[in-house]
Formats: sequence, C-alpha cells, structure tokens
Amino acid sequence: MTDAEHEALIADVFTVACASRTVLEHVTGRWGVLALVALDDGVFRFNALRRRVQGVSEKMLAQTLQALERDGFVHREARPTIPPHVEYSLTSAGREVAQRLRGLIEVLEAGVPAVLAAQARYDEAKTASA
Amino acid sequence: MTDAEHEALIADVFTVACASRTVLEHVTGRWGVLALVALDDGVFRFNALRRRVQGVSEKMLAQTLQALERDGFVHREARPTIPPHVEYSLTSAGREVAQRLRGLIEVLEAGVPAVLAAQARYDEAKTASA
DNA sequence: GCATGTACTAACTTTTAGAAAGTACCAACT
DNA sequence: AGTTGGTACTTTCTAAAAGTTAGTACATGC
Repeated sequence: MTDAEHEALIADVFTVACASRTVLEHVTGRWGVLALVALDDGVFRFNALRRRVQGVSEKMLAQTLQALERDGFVHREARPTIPPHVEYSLTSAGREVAQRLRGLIEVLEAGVPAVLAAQARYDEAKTASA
Repeated sequence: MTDAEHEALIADVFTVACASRTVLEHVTGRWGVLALVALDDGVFRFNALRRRVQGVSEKMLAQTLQALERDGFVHREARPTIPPHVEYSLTSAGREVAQRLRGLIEVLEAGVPAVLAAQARYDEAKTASA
C-alpha cells in the first residue's frame, strides 16, 4: 500500500486528499444531489430524468450519472436495442444517501421564507452602510 | 409580487428558478458543506477556519461565508480592532442544516471502502470491455 | 422522406474556481 | 529603523469546470 492509498483510507473530509471528499463532491455536487433525490422516486430513463431535473444539460447528466455509477450509488441497466433503452435506479447505498439528502432538502425548502427574509435584512444593512 | 417572485416561493428544487435551489447550492457547494460542518464544532476565526477546512483558498472561504451569512446560516461578529478580529458561528438555522450534513458525511465516510471497491470493479469492467 | 425520439460523445465557448499578490494596519524582533 | 509576521479580506489573472451546440446511428410514426 502506498502512502497515498493509506491516506485515502483515513476518512476525514477536512483532509485535502481524502477519498471521502471526492465522494462528497459527487454526491453534493450541483446535479448529484438532484439526480440522487429524483432517482429515489423510482426508475428513470435518461431523458425522463433530464426532464425531471430541470436545467441539467445532457453532458452534465451523463457525467453525473457516470460518477455516481462508478461510486456504486446508481445502477445502470442498458438493453442493447435500437433505439437504446437505458434504465437508471439507486443501489442500496444510493438509497441511504438519497434519503439523507431528501431530509436535507425538506429542511431547506421549509426554511426558504426565512432565508429570503435573512437575505433582505442583509442586503438592506449593506446598502445602508454603503 | 412578480411572476418570478411567486415562482421562487413554490419550494421545489427540481424547478429551475426556485430559491431553494440557490440555497441548496450554497449549502451543498464544495466549501459550503465543509464550512458549515466545521462551524458546528464551535466558534472560529477566519484563518482558524481556513486551517480546518484544508485546501480552501482565502477568496472562496470569504465568498462562501458571505453567502451563508446572507442566507442566515452563519453569524459574523467583527470587533473593529486592529488587527481585525472576526468570529464566525452558526445560527440556529445553520445548526439544523449542519447536523444533517454531518449525518450525511458520517454515512459517506463509513461507505468509503465500499465506494473504493465499487470504483475498482467499474474501472476493471471498463478496461476489460475496451 | 422528413421530423422525432433514443442515449450519448466531441468540439467549442462561457462561467466559475483557484493561485498569487495587494491592502491597511499593528506588534515584535533585529 | 526596517524586516517579518499576523489580521481579514479584495483584486487580478489564469486554469479548470460547466454549459451550448452539433453530430452519431439507427427506428418509428406521419
């Protein structure tokens, strides 16, 4: 085992070269969160998922799904038909993570009015002092 | 109320222009997560936080903290002394979010060995087929 | 036969993140 | 007296990431 490999096993997100940080970035990345939470609702095909996660480009969705599949959170099942038919779903690890993300999002969505109010206060204080 | 403002109040992260998505990006952004979880351990000064969150640049930490302060998750207390003395801490809203993030990170850190194994399997399957 | 849908990939452009240096001031050391 | 170091940032510039657009290789419906 090399030093780098050994370092990677000490799971501490605050450490620069830790593997957990890479995983965290895949999971909490802009599209990672949305893809995982969307897939928590069931099995989706590529374009159905793209319609669900509004605003994601084809490139980014493909990239995000590939990273999550490689990390073992997403299962990709392709039928070699023409036109291609690919189904994406969550693995058990993916479901565990997705449920935590869903909880986070619920808290955040409930807090949106408070955030909007906080932003208004902050901006007003800024413009008043400037 | 404009249409855009009304849209922003319908809290649904899957919608493009939703305010909750902006908040989600601040909270789950690369440095947002780490800053919030670090601050969940107590009060930190700017450079202490920077040492804690390894790899963050001064610019990004300042930017991240400003966004989180504006959203009402972080409290900034500055004493107008020279040299400047600024203390960052979490608000109650920030603590709620930070605790959920901490839970997520614990799951992710525990899953690191499984992720590494999944990545190895994925890469092997790829190189075998290529 | 031409548009549409499938699941992508590749090239190109724009946006964002990161690295490095600057700011303004003081305290201690040389 | 001048250099070094520390505070909390901001500014500038470059490198990396994200987004946009077009292309692939078919098949089905109009």
